[in-house]
Amino acid sequence: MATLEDVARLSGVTKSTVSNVISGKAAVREKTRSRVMAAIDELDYHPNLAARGLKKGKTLLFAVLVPTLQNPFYAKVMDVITQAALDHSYHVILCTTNRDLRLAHQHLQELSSRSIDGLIVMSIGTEFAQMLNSIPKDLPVVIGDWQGETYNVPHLPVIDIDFHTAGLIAANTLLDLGHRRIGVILEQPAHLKRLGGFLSGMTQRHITIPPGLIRAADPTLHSGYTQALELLQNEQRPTAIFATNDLMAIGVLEAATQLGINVPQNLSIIGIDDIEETSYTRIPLTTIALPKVAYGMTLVEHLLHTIEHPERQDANTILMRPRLITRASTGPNL
Amino acid sequence: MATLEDVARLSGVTKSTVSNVISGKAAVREKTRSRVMAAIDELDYHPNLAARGLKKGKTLLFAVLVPTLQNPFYAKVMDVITQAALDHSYHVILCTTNRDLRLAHQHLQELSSRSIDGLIVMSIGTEFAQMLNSIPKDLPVVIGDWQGETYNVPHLPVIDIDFHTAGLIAANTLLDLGHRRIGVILEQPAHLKRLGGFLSGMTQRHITIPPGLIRAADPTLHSGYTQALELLQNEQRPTAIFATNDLMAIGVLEAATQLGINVPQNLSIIGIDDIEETSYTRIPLTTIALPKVAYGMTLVEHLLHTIEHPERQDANTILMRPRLITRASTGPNL
DNA sequence: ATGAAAGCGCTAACAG
DNA sequence: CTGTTAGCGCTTTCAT
Repeated sequence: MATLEDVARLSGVTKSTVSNVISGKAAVREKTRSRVMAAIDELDYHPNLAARGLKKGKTLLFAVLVPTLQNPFYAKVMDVITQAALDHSYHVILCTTNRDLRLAHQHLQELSSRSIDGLIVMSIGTEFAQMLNSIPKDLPVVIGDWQGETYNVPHLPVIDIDFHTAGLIAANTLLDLGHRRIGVILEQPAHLKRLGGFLSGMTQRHITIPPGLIRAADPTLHSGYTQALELLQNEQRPTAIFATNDLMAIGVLEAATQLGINVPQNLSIIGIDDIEETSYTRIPLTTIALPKVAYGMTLVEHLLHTIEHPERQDANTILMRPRLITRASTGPNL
Repeated sequence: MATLEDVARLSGVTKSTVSNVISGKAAVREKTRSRVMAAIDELDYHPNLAARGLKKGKTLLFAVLVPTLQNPFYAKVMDVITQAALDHSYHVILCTTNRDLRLAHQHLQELSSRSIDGLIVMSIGTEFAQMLNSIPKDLPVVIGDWQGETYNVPHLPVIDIDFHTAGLIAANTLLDLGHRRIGVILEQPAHLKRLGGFLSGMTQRHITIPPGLIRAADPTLHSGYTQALELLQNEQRPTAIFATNDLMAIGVLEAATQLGINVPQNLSIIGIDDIEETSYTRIPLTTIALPKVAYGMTLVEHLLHTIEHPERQDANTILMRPRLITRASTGPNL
């Protein structure tokens, strides 16, 4: 690899001048400028960011801690984050924790030797709070979708998705369609905020959901299917089912198909997330879309902002609002 | 952040001695050693890898170019790669290309300023071959699942998954069960190798598949569903369907359910990939598992090996073998 | 066994 | 406008 020195020698100036040409900070005579540019071209010179980083204390590199990419939500968000980073000439170091505190620590440990400009930590809760203390206080950090009950635990900015509102929207959508007997398929404990929003929507309209209609499930298609079968074979079966994520909602649709129940005539189904598959099922699913793109972009923008203005590191919470997408799986309660 | 200098001062020695303690390369008297260690502890010193990298020319950092994380295959492989990297004290820079040549170029461009130790490029074909030329020849590179027809294009090591064999296994499995009239749902052009293997299996047993039974699809559940509906409403419908990935196979299952066709009694279904969902469908799907974990690990190990022994950079191809997983969706042709 | 000094590639005053 | 100088944090001869 060619260095600044090489370019300087070839164009008959010093490193400083070449540096000036590149940064554009100081004025350079047009003639020398073009000579330098020619040399840069000829040598195919690329500045060494590690060296620059050493000098300036900025590496144009940040890290992202994420539980797993196997959840389509995180996969999509990571795609967005790397893209947004590239747009700002940043690169991202990917660290998957598998929700394992030890792995997370190990990553943080190794990262502490790495001069990164910032860190995004996605989807952790109170049990990780202690870990956050081991992060140097001068490293810009933003938390993505904090899983704790309250937001006052870390004194760090949090970009969250308003899962409570997502649940509320689900409730209102079904209530507005005239449904009163509504089943819920819930991932425990990850989706308790969604359930909270849903139940508060119900309470506002003075509807109570019998406990038997709320069923715990794993966040898989199959688990949604199994739980839905049980709900639907109940003597007093619900006229609508709210699944706290789309994968389970697809399972519900399968169960309905299996039992010969028409959707949406005899059963409305609503999910949360808006994963790609929901538009591709036989009956496209109504769902509450999580703003994955906006979320990823905001994470990056917020982080870069903090990196550039470390003086006013705010520790507020930004709630990204989800949005109803009406498709074919919901209809009026006949 | 504390520096070597700080540690040296606190322990009353020079930087060189501290460096020796850390690297363990030169002998250090036990007494000074422990004094240095104490200082390291007290100051919570972490070596600055950027500085070390500048000096030694090794950053313990490599980059991975991958089309998208939204395909569960890549998501899984990336999880494996980051994990394997961490085990060797490496970190990985994630670059998603979205199969866009321009984006790929942009990433490579930015990466050329980054002193990375190596590069993994996943899932590219001949159209990207030119791009590979713009990679500095002294940068260790390994290609993951090369999409080109032949392997002689890049003079770089290739770790590939033996998709041809995967297709062959599908063919043999169905033939052994007595199926003769077999439909194929194929992603074009990504899965042509799989089709090739399948057809060669058929040819070996002197079975010909009428062109009408091979249907092009997108790699989505819905597309599999649609194409399967058409195949199954044919007057002479197939007794088995081979879908070139699991998502489409799930769609086939849905179509069968919809038409009241029993699986596997009246229709066998086989897919490729072994994504998580295939074990969770109503009828768990028989599939040909791609060795994602072994694949990811091999990529990393091969890369690190090349980094450590740049002198004998081999340019061979390693084919990772897929493996049949028999579940409930296949049965004898009655 | 430890220290002194040079240098990896770059930027940032400061001089001229 | 351009050159000189110093130094970011580390490793590595080479002396001592």
